[in-house]
Amino acid sequence: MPELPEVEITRRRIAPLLVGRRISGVTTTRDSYLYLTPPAQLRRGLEGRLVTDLARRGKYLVATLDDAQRLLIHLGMTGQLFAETATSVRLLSATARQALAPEEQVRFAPDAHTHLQVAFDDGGPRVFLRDVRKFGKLRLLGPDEPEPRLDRLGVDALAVSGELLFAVSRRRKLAVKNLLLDQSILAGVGNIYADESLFLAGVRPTRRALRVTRAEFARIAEALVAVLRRSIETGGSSIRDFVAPDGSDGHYQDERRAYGRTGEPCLVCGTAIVRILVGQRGTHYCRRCQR
DNA sequence: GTTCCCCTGCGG
DNA sequence: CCGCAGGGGAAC
Repeated sequence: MPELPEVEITRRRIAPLLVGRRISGVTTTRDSYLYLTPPAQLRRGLEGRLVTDLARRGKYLVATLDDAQRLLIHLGMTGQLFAETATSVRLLSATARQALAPEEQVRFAPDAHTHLQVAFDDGGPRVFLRDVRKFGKLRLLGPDEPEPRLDRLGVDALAVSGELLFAVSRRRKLAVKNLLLDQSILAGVGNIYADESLFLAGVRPTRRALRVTRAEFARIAEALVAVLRRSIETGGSSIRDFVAPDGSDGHYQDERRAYGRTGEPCLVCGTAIVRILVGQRGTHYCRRCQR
């Protein structure tokens, strides 16, 4: 679910509820591959620690603790990190949702998908991590313990340049969209913002990377940064699951030009947006505007 | 390079 | 019932 803008919004809004607070208790669910660190070890390592920093690397969040451990968090497709005080129907199961009157607010109760509950010694609001599909990841790193997932990451997508993309794309036969999705090249781009930036740049997602010109990569890089910045400004994309830690929705979905607009008219030329598969991912583009 | 898998829920 | 979903990693 979350790409760079959603992870950045999550970071900004959950940081005040983590940084400077001391963890008094941690509850986990049963072991699964969500836990790169076994839950019991995670609880032992976190309890009693003060959180000193929360940073973003690509789509990862990294919380630093006062004993120099780091907690690595990846939200996968359906991960939600939020405060106990948040109110949003996106935090409820469909059945719980249906039981609600239209404008009713209900307090979230940790459910089977709430894999992490963190309480603090100040007695204030707890922080929850919910992840229905469990594609997310949690790992507690010892001081200076290496983490290949982080070491592999390329340049943050907000800092991309056309020259960089042009340089790494020579001799690469893959579709240009898949180049943008490669986290070892660009950290933070996912399916929505890949489609959106290629639309704005007028480049077809299936074009082989080595056939994309320097000028086109300049446009792609410019579009990508603009789209990511604008999405952060508007609170990210709340299409299915994404909800900010305070319970609010993002609004970038209202500004989408390609992603998920299959059959709808291109906002530039009116041609119906088509959906194809590129590397197993749904891909949306305008066959007239994007060549 | 593709292909398949991890897992759960929703909407057609 | 089937296909689909803001991700990523391992196996052909």
